[in-house]
Amino acid sequence: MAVPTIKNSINWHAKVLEVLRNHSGAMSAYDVLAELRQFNPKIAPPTVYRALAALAKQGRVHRLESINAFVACQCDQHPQAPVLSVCDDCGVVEESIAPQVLNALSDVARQSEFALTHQVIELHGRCIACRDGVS
Amino acid sequence: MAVPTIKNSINWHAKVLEVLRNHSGAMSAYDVLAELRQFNPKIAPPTVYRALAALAKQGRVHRLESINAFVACQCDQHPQAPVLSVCDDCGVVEESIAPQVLNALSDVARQSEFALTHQVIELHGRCIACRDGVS
DNA sequence: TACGGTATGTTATAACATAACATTTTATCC
DNA sequence: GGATAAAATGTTATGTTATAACATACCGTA
Repeated sequence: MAVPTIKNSINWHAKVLEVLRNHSGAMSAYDVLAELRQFNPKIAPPTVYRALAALAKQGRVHRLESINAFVACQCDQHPQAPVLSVCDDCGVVEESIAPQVLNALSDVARQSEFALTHQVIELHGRCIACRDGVS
Repeated sequence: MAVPTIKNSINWHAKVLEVLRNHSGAMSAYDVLAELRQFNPKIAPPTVYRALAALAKQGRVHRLESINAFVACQCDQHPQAPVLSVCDDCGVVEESIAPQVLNALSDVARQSEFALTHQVIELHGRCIACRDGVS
């Protein structure tokens, strides 16, 4: 036919990333799901988890293991694992690149002859805004 | 009365710690629950979670945030947060005291004026035994 | 023994995540 | 184009982790 076929399926990966980017803090997978249901009420958890897994693999979102949540990557690309600082008051997450931390962790792994594949580094506390009482 | 009253309730905190200590690797709360049901089939999740929370508060068990599991502390007491290395093959967990890692993380927090209260540092990979093919 | 604080038991459900299979889309080869 | 294989997505159902809410039992003390 002359007219090209239209792709019906929605690009959920892009939508998920957009939703995460529109939030300053971390969101649970079900928070994301609730937002996506504004576009398609029938969307189900596996779609969201698949999109999150793919985005995490690409380094475009980070998973916060300690709070079962996700956040959009704030940098462009990470050559290395980020340190994620979570404000337990407002939920804001800040990423830091910290080669010294990673070097020190590599040393720890080397000393116990542990073959390191992945590292989880999460800090909890209060961000400067919350600490200063800016509600 | 002359004879002291006997306490009927079971000391689940001690039992939970015993169960965890009898395992080389990490256990989920429901793994622990299954073992405790050998002593009392009617025990329910909140009992286990309460015991785990109390033990974690005392520093006698550690929670592995990245795999939703728990492990008995292998040291006596931790003055500082441990680095927990999890073998993704066999599940063994090793604790390390690493002041350099903690110092580096403190620096990261200081630079972003983040008031640090707690840190999660977990390494994933393969332990030496699994790496050497010792099944 | 009456009271209050703490721990434990119990029921129910919330919150997080994935297995298994059906369907659709896309790419590739002839 | 038509056959077909691979990949992505949709769908149903369920598995796994965790806690809210309230009831009951234990323990010290006045």
